[in-house]
Amino acid sequence: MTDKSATERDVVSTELPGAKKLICLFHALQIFQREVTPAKLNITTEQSKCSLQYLNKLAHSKSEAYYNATLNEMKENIPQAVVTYFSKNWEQIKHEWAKCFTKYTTNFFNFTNNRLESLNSKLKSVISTYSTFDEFIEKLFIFVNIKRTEQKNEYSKMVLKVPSKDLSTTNVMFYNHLTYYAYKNIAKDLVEVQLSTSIPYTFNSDDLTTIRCITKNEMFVISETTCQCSFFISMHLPCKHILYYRKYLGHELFCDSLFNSRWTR
DNA sequence: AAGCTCCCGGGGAGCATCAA
DNA sequence: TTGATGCTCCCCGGGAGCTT
Repeated sequence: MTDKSATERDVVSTELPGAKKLICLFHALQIFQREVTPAKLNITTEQSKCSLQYLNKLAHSKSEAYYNATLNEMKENIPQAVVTYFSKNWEQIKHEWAKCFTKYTTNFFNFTNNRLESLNSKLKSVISTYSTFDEFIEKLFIFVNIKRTEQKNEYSKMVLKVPSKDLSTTNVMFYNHLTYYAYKNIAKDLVEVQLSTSIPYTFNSDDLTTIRCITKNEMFVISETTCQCSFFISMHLPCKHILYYRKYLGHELFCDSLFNSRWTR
């Protein structure tokens, strides 16, 4: 994930040809604010505001259908200059910035590179702009050591924390195997699946490889350890579908191979 | 070579909020 | 009331790539 810098993106394409490129959502919205202005596109303030609202909606689209509907509506209601700018610079790469597309990538729920930006801003607060190379190296390593100490502290707190006595044996297995952050992401679904007396999904009766939600019109290809839904693709943590599927098959909910190694202790 | 476009980082102005 | 702080808006200079 990068800013919309052509140089940065070219480097990624050249050096990591198989990698899927993403554009930071925060920076995409920032560029819209900078470029879709009365001064730059010769439009009125009202037209600029209206265009920005549509672009914001596109960026946060939850589904492709919503994206397409918003796009059609937008093209009818905003000035031609904005349509031209958008078509030229953004429409062709919609899979890299609109949320309805980027949520189907392993981004660990990161839609912006603000974590990196935050690190950068902390670095800048420690290392002044016109430092000599020696000063830069000295302060950089002080900074790195402090960050490492902070991380060790966080990890210690996590390991020492004792799980609540209310947790089921299954929950405790997940809790002890995963980082606290990862556990929190699946805890709600885990409890729901264990307490549920029925299964809100139907399965393909031939090979049991597809799961269809009864209440929503959603269908995913599924296995005991993988799913096609955006949560699983994004996080590589067991989703509600996998948990219900394992329950349906009569398997233990917990299994070592359910998690990406980044989430394990 | 010059000009244009797109984007970036940086910084100033103006305004709102909040604590002393 | 005042000064500090944070936010938004806007502008500037510059890099990179493309066109004229």
